[in-house]
Amino acid sequence: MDGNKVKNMEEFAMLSGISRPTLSKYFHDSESVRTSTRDRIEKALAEHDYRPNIYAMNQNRRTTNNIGIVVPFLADPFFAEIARNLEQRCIAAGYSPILFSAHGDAALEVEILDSLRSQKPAGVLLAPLGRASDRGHIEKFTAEIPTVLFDSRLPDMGTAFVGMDNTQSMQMLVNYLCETGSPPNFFEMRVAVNPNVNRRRAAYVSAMEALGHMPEIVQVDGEGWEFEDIGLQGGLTAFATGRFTSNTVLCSNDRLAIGLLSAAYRSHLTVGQGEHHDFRIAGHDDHPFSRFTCPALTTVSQDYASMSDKSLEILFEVINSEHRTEIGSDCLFDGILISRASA
Amino acid sequence: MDGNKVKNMEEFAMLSGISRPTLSKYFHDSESVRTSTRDRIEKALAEHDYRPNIYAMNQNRRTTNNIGIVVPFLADPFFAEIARNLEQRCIAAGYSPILFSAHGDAALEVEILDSLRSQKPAGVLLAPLGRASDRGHIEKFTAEIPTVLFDSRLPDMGTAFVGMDNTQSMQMLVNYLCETGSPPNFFEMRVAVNPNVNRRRAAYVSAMEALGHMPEIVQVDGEGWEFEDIGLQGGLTAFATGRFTSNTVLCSNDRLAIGLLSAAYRSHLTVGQGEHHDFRIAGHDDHPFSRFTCPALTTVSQDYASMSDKSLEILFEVINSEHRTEIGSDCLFDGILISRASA
DNA sequence: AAAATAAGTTGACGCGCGTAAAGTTTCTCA
DNA sequence: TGAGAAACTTTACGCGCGTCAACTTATTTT
Repeated sequence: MDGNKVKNMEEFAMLSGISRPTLSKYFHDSESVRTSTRDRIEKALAEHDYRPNIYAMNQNRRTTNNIGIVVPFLADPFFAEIARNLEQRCIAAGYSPILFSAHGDAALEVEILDSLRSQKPAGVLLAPLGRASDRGHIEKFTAEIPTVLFDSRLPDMGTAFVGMDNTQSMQMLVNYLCETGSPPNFFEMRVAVNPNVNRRRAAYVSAMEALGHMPEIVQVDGEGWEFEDIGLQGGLTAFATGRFTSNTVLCSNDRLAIGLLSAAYRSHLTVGQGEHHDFRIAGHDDHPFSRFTCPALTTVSQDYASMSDKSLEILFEVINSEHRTEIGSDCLFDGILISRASA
Repeated sequence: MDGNKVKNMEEFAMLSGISRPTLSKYFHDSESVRTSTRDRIEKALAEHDYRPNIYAMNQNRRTTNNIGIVVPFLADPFFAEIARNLEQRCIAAGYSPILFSAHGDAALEVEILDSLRSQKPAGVLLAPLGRASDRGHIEKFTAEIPTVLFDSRLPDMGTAFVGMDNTQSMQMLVNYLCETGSPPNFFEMRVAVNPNVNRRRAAYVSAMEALGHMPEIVQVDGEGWEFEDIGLQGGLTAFATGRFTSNTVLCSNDRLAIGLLSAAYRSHLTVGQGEHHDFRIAGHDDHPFSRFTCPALTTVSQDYASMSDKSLEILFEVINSEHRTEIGSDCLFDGILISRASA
């Protein structure tokens, strides 16, 4: 690698002794040229500092090899972890991931999709904000660009979706909690951020009823994505005013549960299994921090790896299918019960 | 906005009655055209669906209006939070942020910088991996592209840096802990991931010595970025084998402290201030989750907002200065003591 | 070894936009 | 009001690469 930078493909063609169209083919798909040719190119590449101009490359292509990844809130470690999985798999598959976070802001989500569209990505993995999302805008986007929704399913959106089976997971949690102690109350935010929340509540209710127990839902106020804080504040007043009718509380998600654990601690209530504890608390999602709470949080885990794999598998399928309509296939994963000390 | 999409600027020039060069000027800087012209353009923009082809736009420009943001590990909420701050400020300043995470992998960090270079960004905000980073590569990169390092300072790198004053913050913590109870042990990972770690240890030692106390450092094994787990595992054995010579432990960062809190809980040791608790534990960074641990974690906060502002301010300065050499200005922020229940 | 096929070369054109030069219109201010 | 300045239009070229057509060379097949 001599320091002199090669200006363009023309010049690199001279230096390498390979014609420009062949180089163009190589850079688009290195497997598409003969082995001997590939070796010659890669030898020249090692000797000279040349990288194709990505802007010129993409200008005339109808689609690039970029894959957009859009999450609603990246400061949530849950999404950070999913994004990490997806990114690494995209790279492994030869694509360039571009990561976006809507930061909980619907207007920003729209802007992201707009700017994404003009980047002509091969495909997009989109975890929508949910309730706040501009439904029409997203629908228009998905009609234009191969998209797989994940985590949060938007109703009546005819696109592929990968997520977890909230009904199954909540039922499993309820059953577990009922078997090992008192039937749980359900703890959630009053305003549902996304459809998952509604599905989880419904699953809680029906699972309780199936066991002959009375469902009991405790809703707390709070807007936005600061779930831990909402869980903490709501939990403090709930404990103080005795709103829980059971010593077992099932939270809509782990972040609320983390807040609620904190509220319990501050209310001098102990959490854990067995007679000598005041409450049992369980969550949902296997948030990366749930292992480290005090006590460690009982929850349901999503298999990040499998879900990422499946999302990309479906996306590639959509990308490669000419008739890119009506791939409204849903793929739901079962959760796995993670039994820890808190319940 | 009629549905028909406008193919290119030429066509939009026809439709809007504005010449293409003027449109070009407008899209590069909307302030650079007369108000009356701007109004006409924006009226046409509202009526027709046109967005310039970003690839064609950037192909001939020496630099784009993209700003790269590179963090070492995005699944760490600390970096997620910083990235969020930086992103929003970039957008507000009219730039397009592009976010990358090295996922703790030095090879990936190099790849990111390479691909970033070919994207011709106006500037880059880089929080390097630290110890693992390919120093030479980063230095070459910063020589070529306006870069501001943040969070982790690489030694002998002549680029602007924004971070916190670890010496000040550790000294403050040590003083606080000594005033309110026993002098602390220092809890850290054996292998230092970045220079901050070394600086914090040194600051601990000198602060202790200044107060006439014997520094006592407890190091735990573990590689990678799973700090909580390392803190937990190391903490369990440290408690079991009685390695702490004081009932007060100052952790190198909050994530280790979160692990150590968990270890204490599992070891049936209570954490908090006062006689009736077994240990006091403090951290460093004001990690987004520190407010919610049980007990809430005493720590030092970094002012995310101010640091983000300053980083971008310096970056813009570097971008706009012709002689882009020797802006080796360091900007260190004082930490603020966040006194919570754990110490 | 000849024929068929795959891969590479040469030459040329186009993409959508940046940008420069020269001429024209509009604005600003004495 | 009448200059001079500022903004705009017209025309034209170039950027770096994708891609097509026609031809040549290397490899595989029978």
